[in-house]
Amino acid sequence: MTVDRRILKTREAIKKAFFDLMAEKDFKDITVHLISERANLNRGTFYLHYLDKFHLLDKCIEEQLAGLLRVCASTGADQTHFPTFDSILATTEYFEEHILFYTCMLTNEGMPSFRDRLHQLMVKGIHEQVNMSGINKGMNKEILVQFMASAIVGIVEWWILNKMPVPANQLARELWTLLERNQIRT
Amino acid sequence: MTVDRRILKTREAIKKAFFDLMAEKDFKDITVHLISERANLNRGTFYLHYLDKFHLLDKCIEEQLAGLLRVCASTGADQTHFPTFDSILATTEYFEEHILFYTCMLTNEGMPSFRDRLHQLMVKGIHEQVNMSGINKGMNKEILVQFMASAIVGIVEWWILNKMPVPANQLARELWTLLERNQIRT
DNA sequence: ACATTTATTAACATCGTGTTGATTAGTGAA
DNA sequence: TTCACTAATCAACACGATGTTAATAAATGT
Repeated sequence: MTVDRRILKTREAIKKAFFDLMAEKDFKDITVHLISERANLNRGTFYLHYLDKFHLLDKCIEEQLAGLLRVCASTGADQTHFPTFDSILATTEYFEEHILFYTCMLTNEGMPSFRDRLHQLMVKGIHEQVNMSGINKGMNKEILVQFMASAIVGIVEWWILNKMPVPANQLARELWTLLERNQIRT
Repeated sequence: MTVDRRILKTREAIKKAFFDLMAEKDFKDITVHLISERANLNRGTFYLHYLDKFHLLDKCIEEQLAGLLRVCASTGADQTHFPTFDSILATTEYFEEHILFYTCMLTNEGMPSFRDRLHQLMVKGIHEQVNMSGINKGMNKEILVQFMASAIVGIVEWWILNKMPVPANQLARELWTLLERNQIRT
């Protein structure tokens, strides 16, 4: 029992059309009618695969973030020593490769939740790694974690939306310094 | 020549209804019809005052942020020494007073641009105050500014959305420490 | 080859939008 | 108080997006 190729074909066409449109206009102005037209299929067909455009968006984000997580984890083979400089560098380079998607998601006004989902991933990661002794002794852990998570996501967002004004390895180096200063590394 | 009281009355009713609805449901699900109904006025009347619901939202945000800026600036009478601990404390307390509005704006999914506008204000402020000598020597100023601005906005957002789990003065103290660590204060 | 699944087509009711024209009511100023 | 002006109301309109349906055609896996 294999997958019906018509399904894959249709879903690919829908996602492709959706991304094209996202690069052109705000999410709020994209209609199911537009997507179907661009994908060369009947509007009814869209509803056979997705509940509405929000559902479609959600699925697209899910797929992409799964890829990001894979890269983040891959280079840090040793889970106890994370992040490594290499894992940070690999991640910045990953963003470089997928700049189109991330620009699209971050540029688009009224984009529900994409930034939040990046942030959530970051909070989870930092919570496991932050060192609360030394310089951070006596601080509220939650505040520190939130502080750092927002800072890092903000940097990445800035870097992407400004078309990567510094090379990936410089960004990685400066991030490395800021993590050290706040004792987020192991 | 004074202002027609009918205009004020109508606009207040519209804004009031809008805020009520924002506390109940996502912005995307709020219609002009709903707002008018809740405000007890004709839908046509809405269009006499605002272009659409986005325009209304924009005006509401504008008014509120003007108030925030006034507080931020008020306590730091001396412009060369800013931020002061007092100005930070005053700001956290301001958020406490207006928790309803900020919760509403930050909770609401698909809220266009509110967070970004807070962030922009912060970037501007930090850019003028950050100290690039000492610990920050050799770093890219833009990266540092973005890092800190996102961190601070993130903390505030976390604090508000989590119903202020620590008192305003503790938040102010911890923020003060983090600013010192990264030499954002004067 | 055949049963099953998917896609197409056209139509439908429903809802939100933004605008219009005629009418009513409230307002500020003389 | 009167009066000109302006705002609000009401009903109606065309338009476009939504989500669903039923009949039909096409593609697929076995």
